[in-house]
Order: sequence, then C-alpha cells, then structure tokens
Amino acid sequence: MLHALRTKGFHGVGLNELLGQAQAPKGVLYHHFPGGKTELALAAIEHVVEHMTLGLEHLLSRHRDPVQALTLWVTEAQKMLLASGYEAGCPLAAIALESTAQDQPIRQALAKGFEAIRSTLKQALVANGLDREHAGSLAALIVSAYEGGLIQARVAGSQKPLQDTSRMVLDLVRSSLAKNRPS
Amino acid sequence: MLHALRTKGFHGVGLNELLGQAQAPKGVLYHHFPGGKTELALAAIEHVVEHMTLGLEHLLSRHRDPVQALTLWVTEAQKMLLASGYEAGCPLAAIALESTAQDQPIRQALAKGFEAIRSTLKQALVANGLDREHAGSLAALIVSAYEGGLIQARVAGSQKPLQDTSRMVLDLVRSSLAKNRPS
DNA sequence: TTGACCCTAGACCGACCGGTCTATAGACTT
DNA sequence: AAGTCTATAGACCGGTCGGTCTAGGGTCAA
Repeated sequence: MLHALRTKGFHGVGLNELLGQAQAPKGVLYHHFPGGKTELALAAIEHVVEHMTLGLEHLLSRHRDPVQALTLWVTEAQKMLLASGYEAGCPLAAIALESTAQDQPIRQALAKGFEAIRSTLKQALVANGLDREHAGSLAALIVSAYEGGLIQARVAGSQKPLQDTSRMVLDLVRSSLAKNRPS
Repeated sequence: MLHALRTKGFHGVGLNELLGQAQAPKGVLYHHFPGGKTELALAAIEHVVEHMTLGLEHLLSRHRDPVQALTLWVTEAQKMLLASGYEAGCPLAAIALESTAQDQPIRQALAKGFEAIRSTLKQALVANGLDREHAGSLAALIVSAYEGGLIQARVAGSQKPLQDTSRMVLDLVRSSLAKNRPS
C-alpha cells in the first residue's frame, strides 16, 4: 500500500491490484476496513506520520545539534528516492493533492499529520533557543522544502533539486540557531 | 481543465466530466489531441509553466527589488488559494505526484517546466549579485517552498503554513542579497 | 450540382473501478 | 455434538474510465 501510494498516488492504486499483491481477497479487506479505500488511506496516513515523527524524534534525541539530525533525515530521504529509481515520493503529499473537499476525514488526518510533524520540528528548535514564532515558521519551511524538494527531484530524476533545497534550508537553520544561541 | 487539475489531480478528473463542462463531444477532443488525456496534460503543463515564468518575469522586471517581486508572487498564490476555498493547488505538483515511470513524456515536460521556473528565478538572483551556484540553490528552495507551502495550506484550510514558509524564504533571500551586494 | 475533405457529434467498447453479498471454513461455547 | 460467531474467499454488481469508430454536417473546388 505505502509503496504504491508513494509511486502512483491515491487514485492511481487499484484495490484489486493491492489485494492481488497481498494475496488477499476482497472480503477480508472490507471485514477489517469497513470504510473501504478511504479507511485504508487514513490508516496509511497515520502510519506514515507516526513513522516520520518517531524517526525525527529519534534523530533529534541522538544528536545534540539539530542541524546534524536534519541532515541525516534528508540523507535518508535521498537514499529512499535513489533506491526506488526516483519513483517513491512522500505519500502524504500524494494523497493531499488528490483529496477534494468531499474527503473530509482524509483532509483532517493530513492536516493533523503535517501539524504533528511541524510540531516535532518546532519543539526541537525551541529547545535550542529559538523563540516560538520563529521556530514555528522555520518548521513550516522545513516541511515545505522537504515536500517540494522531493517533487522536483522525482520528476527531474535527479537528487540535485532536493540537495540544493536542503542545503539552503540547513544553512538557514544553522544560522538561525547560531544567532539566537551564540553559545 | 486547469481548475480540475488543481483541485482533483490528474486521475481525479474524468474525460467525460471535462467534456461535459466544455460542452464538447469526444470527437473534437481526439481530433485535436490524438494523444488523448496525456496530450491534454502536456498542453496543460506547458501552459501553466509559461504562465508562471511570464508572470514571474513580469513581476521581476517591474520591481527593482526581487524580494518585493517574490512577495507579490506569493500574495497572488495566497489570493488564489483563498478564492478557491483552499481547493486549488499547483497543477504541476498534482500531476507530478501521480505520474509514474511509464509517463515519460509527462515527466519530461514537468522536469523541463520546473527547470524553467528555477532558471527564471536564478537569473533574477544572479542579476542581483548572487553567484551562480548560490542563486541556483536558492531558486530550488523557492520553488520547493512554494509547492510544499501550498500543499500544507491546502490540507490545513489555512494560509498559515504558506505564510510561515514564505516569510522564512523571503527573509533568506533578502539577507542573501544584502550580504552579496552591500549596496 | 457534385464530390472531396475536414471537422463535429455522440453511441459504443472493453477494462477496470470501488464496493456488496453469499457461501463456507474454522474455532470456540455449552 | 450441535450451535454460534468470526474471518475468509471470491463471484458479482453498477458505474465510470479512457479510447475508438461511424454517421453526419459544412465548406470548399470544379
């Protein structure tokens, strides 16, 4: 499911195709997920968000310098992108751009998910001396850069746009932290 | 077509629905666009890219300060997002995330399109004193931030993530230019 | 007036979509 | 052993998808 979402998007994945891969019939899906494809998407969103926030928190706790943690985070994303032959992007962005106003539950889950990721980043920045407002804005930029960089890298078939983007962002984070906590 | 792409994505739009809106039968579509939906998407991509680059160049030529031009650009995006009730995003990103390795022509058009937008930004930055490498990276970040900010704002139903993102980016552009051309 | 050609119009196609429904196998209760 | 309940299995459904094809104007040239 996740890989399909990453590569083809929400409408691009067929239920039958999914079930075929999983060697499972329709019955079990609709038994465990009465909500059908939508509920499946919700579960995927929650899973991805949890994975991302936990991964980020893990990196941030392991490395005193948040810039180093973020660098490793981006490196991971680059590895995944490369390993998939520039096919795997972020499933959250994919679902986000295909969701409409009708898909309220999905929208809410995505909004909550992005907010959670931003919040994780914001807390780490605040803990390193940034004021809350600055930290919040910077967190939004980091997430935006991540998503936007992945999109550009994927269609370009090259790491460059993502590398360029992340380099600029990391420089900005570094200088922001240096300015506010001159150690 | 464009509005549908913005709001529902590529697979989310049906040909019949599109033709219904346009009050046109299938025949004329396949007469003028033998390539079907793919060719339609290509035309849409080229149109959007042209519109964006021309719009950017226009703003950049009208305003001596590129930061001011970019600010106006973001303001326009915010207006559009608001006017659509947080439904209209960037069609390029939408198509990008739904395209697969099979859709080579679409991928190429998107890659070329994003490159054109980055190039427009880069030239403006170079013209204002930045060295080419720095300008290229900053251009990539600006595009990433734009796309990522739109995604977050759309699902959040709020301008905030886009505002936060753009504020940070514009600050960075401003300080980069100030550093390299202390006037 | 006729014939040729281009464009329009929409009926039609097979494939596939997400989702429902019935039959049944297996485990657990009494 | 009989009954009950849950989970599996997949045939089947109407609807819609993108795409094809043929019949019919409309407009020319001759």
